[in-house]
Amino acid sequence: MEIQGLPGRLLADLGPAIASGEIPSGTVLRSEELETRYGVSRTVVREAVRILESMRMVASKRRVGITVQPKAGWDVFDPLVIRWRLAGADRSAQLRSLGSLRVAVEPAAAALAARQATDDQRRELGALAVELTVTARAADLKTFLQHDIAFHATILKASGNEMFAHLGDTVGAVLTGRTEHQLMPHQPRPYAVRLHREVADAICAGDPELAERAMRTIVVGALEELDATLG
Amino acid sequence: MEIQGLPGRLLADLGPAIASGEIPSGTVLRSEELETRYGVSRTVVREAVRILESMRMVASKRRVGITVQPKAGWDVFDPLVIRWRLAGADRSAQLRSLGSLRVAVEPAAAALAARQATDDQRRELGALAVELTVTARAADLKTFLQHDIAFHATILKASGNEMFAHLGDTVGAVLTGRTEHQLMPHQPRPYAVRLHREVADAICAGDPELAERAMRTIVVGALEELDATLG
DNA sequence: CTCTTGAATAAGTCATATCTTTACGTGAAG
DNA sequence: CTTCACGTAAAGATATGACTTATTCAAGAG
Repeated sequence: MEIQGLPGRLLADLGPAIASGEIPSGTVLRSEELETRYGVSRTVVREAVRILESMRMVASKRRVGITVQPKAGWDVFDPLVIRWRLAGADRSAQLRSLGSLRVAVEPAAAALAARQATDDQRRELGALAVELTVTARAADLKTFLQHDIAFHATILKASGNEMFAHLGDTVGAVLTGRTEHQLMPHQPRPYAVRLHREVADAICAGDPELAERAMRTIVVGALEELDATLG
Repeated sequence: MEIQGLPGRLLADLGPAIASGEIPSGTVLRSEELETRYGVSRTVVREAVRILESMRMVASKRRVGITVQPKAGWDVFDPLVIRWRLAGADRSAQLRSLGSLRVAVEPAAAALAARQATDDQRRELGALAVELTVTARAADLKTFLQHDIAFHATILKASGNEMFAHLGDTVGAVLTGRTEHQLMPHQPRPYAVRLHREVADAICAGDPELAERAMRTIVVGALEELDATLG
């Protein structure tokens, strides 16, 4: 999953620093500076910078240096960028953006899933809904989170749309972040759990409208709760 | 916009070849082979490969080589990947995915825009809607396309969500591709044009529900037309 | 047949040299 | 004093050879 080797270590340091605004837009770095700072060779610095450049987080120009670009230009869909932003000072803005994205995408995915999920996927969703109910009652937040992530990821995958499917990890990161940062009640709300059941049932029964409506209620609720918590 | 220099040339060759399946998943390339094939140095090959690796299109392992990864793992939201897929054999699958994504995102964006677009953005949308009406009547497809792209991009930007905003270019690429490949009627359908007007009016008037509904009609129509054309 | 070991291999890293582009200062012309 | 052309130096871009490290694969020991 991670980029490896020495360039990976550079990235793991520079990426979050830029994403969090610690290194502000407009800052100019020089390759040589990075070489000495991290004690690595040109090769390594260049490869790391190239990757940041491909994410549009920096721009490298001759006779100028490596300039940190304004956030507006970043590849905000890049999984690494999302993770870095979630980890740092920009977390709440990122959570809001992702919240809206979920509101847009997940209901559509649920509707598609109700139409064309495989039998295995429907079974899986049913089982996950049961697990959610049980672990919610037991207030087992950790297991609940894992099944919640699997639930949403399965629906996104079952939508048959590769782009939706790829948002599974991102949604997982959102849910994880929400639990880790105490943005969740100590015990999942029974109403939310019931909605998950409803989505699963609708998808199993092949009812797109119902699946979409129930899923929309879930993600709108999550977004509202987020807005309430973050002010 | 483009990645430049020699690594850029390598990417411009390898990326589309992989994206189109011309170099199938599982193929193993070796750095040295690429060096000689393209007549460039290790440095250049490594940087290009690193970027492909960061898109998860290839994986580089010692003693093995550079392995082309299965499509399921690619960063399908990366603008380069999208462009490469649109350019090659995978075009229709990519158009379908993007079509569903538009159906999910654009209505939501329109609703948000109706709530929080700036006055300038509302004015801009009004002006663009007028331009669309005029150029559609004149069957000036080229100008129509430009304004259509601007129209959708403006709404996505006006939504206030950075992730939505970034889909502007992608939607532009879809619209361009559709026009270039004769997936459009010779003269834009009056009904579709009227819907654009309606969206603009709703956003100007601050009516989220209406804006969302009209926009949904537009993108659902576009998706249905696409499905009809592609079979 | 299994496990260990070692050699071959290909990527990863480093150090250095050279090339290329371009911002910026200098000075001449107007 | 202003403007413009030009030279220069700074910093990235590319090339290359030497060396390191991880991994596969196969040969040989048990």
